[in-house]
Amino acid sequence: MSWEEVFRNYLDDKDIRILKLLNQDANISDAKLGKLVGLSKTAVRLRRVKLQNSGILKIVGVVVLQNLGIPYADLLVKLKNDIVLREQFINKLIANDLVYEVTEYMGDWDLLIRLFHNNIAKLKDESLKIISDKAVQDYRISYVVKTYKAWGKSILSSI
Amino acid sequence: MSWEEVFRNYLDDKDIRILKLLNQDANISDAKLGKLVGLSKTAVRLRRVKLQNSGILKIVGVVVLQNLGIPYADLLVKLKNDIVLREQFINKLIANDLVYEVTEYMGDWDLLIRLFHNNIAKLKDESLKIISDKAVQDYRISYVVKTYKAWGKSILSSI
DNA sequence: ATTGAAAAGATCAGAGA
DNA sequence: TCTCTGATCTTTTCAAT
Repeated sequence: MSWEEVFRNYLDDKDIRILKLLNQDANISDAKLGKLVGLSKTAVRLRRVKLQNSGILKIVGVVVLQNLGIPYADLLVKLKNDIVLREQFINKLIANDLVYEVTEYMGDWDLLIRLFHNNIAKLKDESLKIISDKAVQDYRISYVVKTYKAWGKSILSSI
Repeated sequence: MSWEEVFRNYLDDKDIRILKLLNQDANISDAKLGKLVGLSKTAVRLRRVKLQNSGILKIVGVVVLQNLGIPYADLLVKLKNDIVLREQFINKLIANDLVYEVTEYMGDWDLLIRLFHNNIAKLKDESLKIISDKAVQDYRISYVVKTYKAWGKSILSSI
C-alpha cells in the first residue's frame, strides 16, 4: 500500500506526482517538474500554487535539531476539562519558541508537546515549567534518542 | 527564553538569523536574506548551502495531512530486548509509505510511530498490522485530532 | 501555450581577515 | 585557510498576451 493509493482519493495523479517530487527535493524547478510529470511549466506552476494556497503543500525550512546536537523530548499531557484553561495553555505553547510541535489527540492523552533546549537539565526544567500549568492534569516525559523518519521521508540519509 | 539563545551555543548570529528567516518563509531569496542579515547574496548562499550539507537545515516540501483531511495517528511502542528484531522493525517502518514519522525514545516507550491512511478503519487496520510485528511488546494508539504547531512554527495560520 | 522583462540562481576570481 | 564580495552568465519566475 503506497502514498499514491491513499492520496488518489483526494488528488489526481499529476498533483500526487508533483507532491512526491517536491517532497523528495523542494528546490526542483517548475520546468523540471513539468518534464517529469508531463505538463508545461505554466501548468505545473498553477497546480503547485493551488496546492500551496490550499495548505496541502508547504515548503518549509526546517531546523533538524538532532543534526545540531540539540536534545529534545516529548511530553504527553492529560488536560483538565476546562475549555478556557485548555485554550490558554495551547496558545502559550504555540507562542513558546522552545516548543517544536503541539498535536492534539483523542484518547488517553490530550496533547503531544515536543520541546528542545540546550541540554538535558534545561530540557527537564522547561518540561516541568510547562506541565506546572494549571490546565495540566497528568503527564509523561519521553526523551528523544533519535528520529529516523519525519515528514514522510527518512532524515538520516541524503538531504 | 528564545530560539536564538539556544542556538547561540552551536551557530553564530548570522547563521541563526538565516535559519529563522528560512523557517518563517522557505522561499525567500539569497539576495533578500543578504539584505536582512547584512551579507552579500553569495555569502548567504555559501552559509545556506553549508547548513544544508551538514543536515542542520532542510528545505522540505511537506504534505500537510490534516489540510487534506487524511486521518493520522501516533503509536507508542515498547519493543522486546532483541537488537536484531528491533532493527528489522525500524527498517520496515522507514520503508512503509504510510509511516510519516519514526522517533526513538529513552524511557517507558521505545518508539513513536506516526502513520496515516484513507480513513479511520484502515488506519486502525494498518496500526494493528504494524504492532503485530514480533519485535513489539506493548503499544498504545492515539488518534490525532489536530496539529497546532510543527517544525517550530504554527501551521494553522499563514504559510 | 508563448513571450519578454525582472528576479533569482549559480559560478568564479580576487580581496580581506 | 576561511569567508566575503562583486561581476558575469544562466535559469527561473511571473504577468501579459
